Order: sequence, then structure tokens, then C-alpha cells
Amino acid sequence: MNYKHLYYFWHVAENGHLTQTAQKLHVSQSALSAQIKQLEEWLGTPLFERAGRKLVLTQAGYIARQYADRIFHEGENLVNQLKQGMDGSDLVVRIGHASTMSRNFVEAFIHELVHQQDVQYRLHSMTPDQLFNELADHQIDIALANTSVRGSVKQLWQSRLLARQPVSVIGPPGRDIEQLTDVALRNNNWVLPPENMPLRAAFDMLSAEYNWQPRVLAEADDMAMLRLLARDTGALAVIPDVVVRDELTSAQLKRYLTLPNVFEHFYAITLKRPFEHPMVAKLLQRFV
Amino acid sequence: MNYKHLYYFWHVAENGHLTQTAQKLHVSQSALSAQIKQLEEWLGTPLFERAGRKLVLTQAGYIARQYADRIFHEGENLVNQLKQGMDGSDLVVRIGHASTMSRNFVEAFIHELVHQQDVQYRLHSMTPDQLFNELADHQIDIALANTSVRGSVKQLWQSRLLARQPVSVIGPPGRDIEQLTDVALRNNNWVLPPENMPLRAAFDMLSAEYNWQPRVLAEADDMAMLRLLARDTGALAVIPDVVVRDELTSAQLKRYLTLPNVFEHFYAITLKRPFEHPMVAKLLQRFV
DNA sequence: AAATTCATTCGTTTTAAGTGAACGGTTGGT
DNA sequence: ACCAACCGTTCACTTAAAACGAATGAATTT
Repeated sequence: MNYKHLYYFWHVAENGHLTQTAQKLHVSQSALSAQIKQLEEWLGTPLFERAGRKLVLTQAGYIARQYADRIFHEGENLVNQLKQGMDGSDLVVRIGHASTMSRNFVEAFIHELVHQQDVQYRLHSMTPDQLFNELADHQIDIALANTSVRGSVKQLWQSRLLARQPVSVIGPPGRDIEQLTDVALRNNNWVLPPENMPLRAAFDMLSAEYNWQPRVLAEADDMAMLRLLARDTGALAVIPDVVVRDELTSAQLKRYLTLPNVFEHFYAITLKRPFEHPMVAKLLQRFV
Repeated sequence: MNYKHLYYFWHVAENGHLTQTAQKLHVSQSALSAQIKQLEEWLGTPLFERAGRKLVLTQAGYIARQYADRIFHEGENLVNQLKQGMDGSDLVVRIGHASTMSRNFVEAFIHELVHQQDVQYRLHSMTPDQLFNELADHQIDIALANTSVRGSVKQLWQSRLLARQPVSVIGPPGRDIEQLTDVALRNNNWVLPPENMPLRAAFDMLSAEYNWQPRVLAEADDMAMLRLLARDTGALAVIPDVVVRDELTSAQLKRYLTLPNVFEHFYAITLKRPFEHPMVAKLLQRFV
């Protein structure tokens, strides 16, 4: 995959004209044309339809542009973050959180940092394993996770329960579902939180464990929206029970399974240090 | 930003050893070393710390790797999706909606997507500011809001009026209310939108006309919240009908008066692009 | 202390990207 | 309807970037 080609394609898809784009990028038309053609050859699919002297995005082109949007947006963020402000004048709080965790919860947790002067915080998303590794390596000051500390060297770490919440598979009544192994699970559409959300990650792990993939009808990060989708699409949904409490009470929806081991336990884990990080201490004092 | 450099860096950061990575990527050590050095120069910050003959990620390097992870995963997904034929792949529509908006309306808007084959949609709830930011950043394809575009850079955005929903005085059944002059209006608690909303202004003008002031029990700008308050407080509420559609149908709530010439406006806002998203176009063509 | 491992540096070669002029179909104006 | 302007593609060629391999030197290992 040649990202230079993709970059060119992205710009052309952005403003529609090849010549204009060439000027903006300070390259010749011919170069652009050639590079995009190479990308198309490599992908094995045309990205533009040559309708007369106009370029029209193909279906593949639309998809490619969506990916390119995300890719180059990330790239811009990267340089923005690194090109400025790597100097350590501020107090830096480095927070690691399990990638399976609720961002909302993390945000609520760090909320008071937002209005703190002279404090920089860095959030790192990672697996539970990494979390412990980086804690041990002093790469992060505090870890937010949905699993507690297990194992032998417990005395090295300090773990605090911050909050908890249950999550279920919920859908219209009358489905033949009693276990995670039931075939009915596979034959359903699903309404899920997006992939950057904890519930989804947990659910994906479960379905992967039983060797199948959900047929995703819709994704939404908003709980009120999830509630409506669960109610009206006839699909199965993965949501915390409390979100559809009314529908469960009125039997509009039914809770089929409460996901095992997906209790949303939220822990804060720190390394036992002789001198604790001042901001970390402040963050945790609410939860003593 | 040279993505080839970043790609090399990513692989080296992945397994730690430069030589091994060089073999895996079928390039020489020297090439790798040079390319990474160029990346560091361009970013203005070292990504690796040369501790002896070991490479250790710096803080900047750690951040860079997280971005690289996302970037190249997206890239892999892109080729996976495009290389194996276009037939099975879903087209993704990313929809942002103001968190204060009626979920029923949003759902009605996307309703035909639900039964569309090969289309996935993602719904994101956010503030109006975020809405415009994410549009500008290509994070979403279309924004649904109850305010239009104002300000200078109007030509970048395309705003469409989707609907004008009537606004009513709605409350529990059994009240003796038929006109705006009825005394019963005065003797009730009220649930209202906040004063910065047009609905509220319109309502305030009406009540002022008849020389009384509502006894305000609660104010909320979020339609989902207003809906709950209207349903559960026993107060009268000023809300668009669509918000409590279900409760009106089930006679849990009753519409007493429809405010004359007062409407809640729903807009769809898109970025002006030369190539429009095909599903977005389809969604909007009903509202031309 | 010698051997080994591993990243860096340097001069050279190879490959990829870029250029500009020519080509040919499309569009829009009078 | 015709011609000029427009615009993307193609081709032969130039330039710049990336890759190579041997040499270097510092850090482990034995």
C-alpha cells in the first residue's frame, strides 16, 4: 500500500479537479494522473470513473475516500501533537486506560484535570497486559481498567474500585435465545456500540470466542439512540440494562443474556511509589 | 508527512529490533535507519532513545506509535475491503446529530437506511460545535441539527431544511384545557425549553400576550430529557409533537394546544463536496 | 580480551516520482 | 454548429528519493 498514492487520490477526491489539485500540491497533472492510476492498479479496482473530462468517484472510490479521511486526519493529529509542546514545563499526568473501557467514564474521571492550570494529561489506550507493563515501566502514572489486579506481586500495585455496571444482550421478545451458543444469535442483525467503545470490544471478544461475527446493522455511541434502535429495528442490541429499563419493564424488549464477565467494573490501578504523583492523588481522593 | 517513513518506524517500534525489522521488510538496516532518522528530523523530535545498542521508544515515539497503529490499521482495512471485490462490502454512512434533538426524528430520517441492503450507518450524538468540527474533519458525512448555519463561511456548508415540526402544549390526560385563555394553564407546573431556544421565546410571547407567567418546574434543552420530564412529572410541557409521538399514541400524554406559527426546525448540514456520498444524496433527495 | 551483535555512516546504484510537450475527447460560447 | 478553451491521459526524459553493501564503532556476550 503506497500512502503517497492514497494521499494524492485523497486530495483529488476532495476538490474534484485533477488540474487544480495538481497546482495545489505543486506537481504536474501527469504525475498525479500516473500516481492515481498506479493506486487503482494496485487495488485492482478503479477509483474514478472517467466520464468525459470529468472524474466521478466510483463506489470503491467513496469507500477509499472514507478511509483516507480517517487516515490522513490521524496523520495531521500526529504531527500537530508532536511538532509542538514536547517540552516538559507542565506537570504531565500519563493515564493509561483499557481500550475496552468507557471513554465517558474515563472522561468523567479526568474531568477535574480539564480545568486545572499547568497540567497536561495524556491518555493512552491499550490492552490490560500492556497496562500493567507500562505501569511497571513507569510509562504511565495511573491505569484505568475493567479488571482488577490478579497474580502474585499484588503488593506492588494498588487497585481501587471506582464504579460498576451490567451489560446485556437485549432484543424483541420471542426469540429463541438462552445461551451464547444458540444459533439464533448468528441469524440476527445487531445494533452495537461503535468499535471504539468498551461494550463493543467486550462483545466482539465474546462472539469471537464462539467463532462467529455479528451481522452489524447499525452502530451508535449515544445510549438514547441505541435504545431506539434496539426497540425499533428488531435487531439484537448490546447495551447496559439501565438504558432500556422502561422497555424491559413493559416487555417491549427482553433481556436474553447478561454478558458473562462483562460487568463494567472500573478500577484505578497505581504503582505503589514512595512519592505519589500529586495530580494522581488528587484524582483518586474522591474514591477513598 | 512521509507515510513511508512512518510505516518503517511503526514496524521498528513494533518489534524493537531494527535488524530484524529490516529483514522482515526486505530492506537493509541502513535504509531503515536513514528513513527513521528523516522522520525524526521532520517531526523535530526523537522517536527512539539510543540506549547503547538498544532502541527504546521515547514518549514522543510512544505517541507516534499509537497514531501509526490507527493509521495503518485503517490502511489494512481499506485494502482488505477493496481488494476482495466490491459486492459484499457495506457502504458506511456516518451521521452526527445534535444531542438535544428528538431521537424519534433522527430515527425517522434514517428510517429507510434500516431496510437498505449493504449499508451500515453510525450515529454520533454531540454538541452543535462538535457537529461542525466533525463535518469539517470528515469524521461524519452528514449532520442533523435544530439550528441552521450562520456566520461567514456559509459557502463551505450546505444546509437543508428537512422539516418543520409543530409545537404543542402537552400534558397528562384529563386537564380542562382548550384555549390559550383557559385558566387551567395558569394553575399548572410547566416543563419548558430554556430561554435561549426559539420555542421558549415563542411560548413566552404567547403567555405574555395573555398576561400570565408559567410556573416553571423544569427546563431542559435535550429533547429526550424533555420527553421524560413531560411523561413523569405530571406538568404541562411545550415540546414538538414528534418528541412524544409514542406517548401521544398510547394516550399516556395528551396534546391540548398546538402553538400557532411556532415550529421546531430540523436541518441537515453537509460539507460542500464535489462528490457527494451516494447514500447521503439518497437520504436528502426526499427533501429537495 | 576477543568475538559477536546491532545501529549508524558513507559512497554508489537502482528505482520511483516528477516534468513538459503532445494528444484527444468534452464543454461552452458566439 | 464550429472553434477555442479546457482537462485528463500518454510518452520520452530528467531528477530526486530510496536501497544497497561495505565500513565503522559502541555495547554485550563468552
